Amino acid sequence: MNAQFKRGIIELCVLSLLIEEDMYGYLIINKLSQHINVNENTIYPILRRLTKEGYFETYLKESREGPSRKYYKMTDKGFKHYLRLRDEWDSFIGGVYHIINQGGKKHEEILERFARRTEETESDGS
Amino acid sequence: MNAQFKRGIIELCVLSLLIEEDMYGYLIINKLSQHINVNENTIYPILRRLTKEGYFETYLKESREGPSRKYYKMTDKGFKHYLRLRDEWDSFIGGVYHIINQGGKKHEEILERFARRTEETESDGS
DNA sequence: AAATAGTATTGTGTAACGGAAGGTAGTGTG
DNA sequence: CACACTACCTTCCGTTACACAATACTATTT
Repeated sequence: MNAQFKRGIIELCVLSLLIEEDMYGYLIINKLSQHINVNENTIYPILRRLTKEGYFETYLKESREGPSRKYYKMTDKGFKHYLRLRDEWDSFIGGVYHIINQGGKKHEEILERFARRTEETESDGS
Repeated sequence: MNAQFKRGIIELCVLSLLIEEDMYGYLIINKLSQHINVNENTIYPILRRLTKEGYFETYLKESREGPSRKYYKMTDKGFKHYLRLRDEWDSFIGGVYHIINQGGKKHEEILERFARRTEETESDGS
């Protein structure tokens, strides 16, 4: 998996989860892992950074299944940050879709195009 | 604009364009710029890197409007690379969509959810 | 001759993902 | 009791790729 893809997007994913409800790191990691491949060493630093920037507040809560959990709670500032980031993401992704699907073409058509070009090149003997 | 979003994706965009036809750097930059915000200093290094990795071949061609253009032509190896990257991208993005749209919920519902939570917190006086 | 547009390159700073390692707090088992 | 195991959190460091900045060359226009 291309690690580069994840840059910046994981932050948006974390923010998305915390809109719904307060969560602790370990749970966030598990939730994300159901859909994308994430690493704890990626998530914890993001949580700390976003907390430091005032997007989350934290509190400890005991658990019956292990050590105390550090819960993250989204602040209003965090919510605004989410809205901004989400906006940027949607518009960026819109642009990307346009490019990689060449304005609505089906993926198969695009693939065919390469095959056809290759044939042309081979038959013109250059 | 969050520069991090672009990581890795610009490479996919460049590859996508070159499936269709050979292009020179300056044109690629212009094409991409119609949809996303890109910087020449980002594109040229990508082109050089992908060439070095055998995904593109290059040739010079004179132009009437300025200096000679360096055209990039996708190789079979480059095409395979595209297919692989595109696959990874599609599956990664699928996961991301699931997370940020919380399994199909409309964006508005998600936003409402935060508003409701905020009210609850305010009225329970903690 | 100077300005402008077209075209390409290189150097450096910076942010964030991931591998590796380490650490604490509980639970369970023999 | 000792040990293993899971739940949970942290720090360090390498690597990768985007962006700012600066440079440079060619051709056209003024």
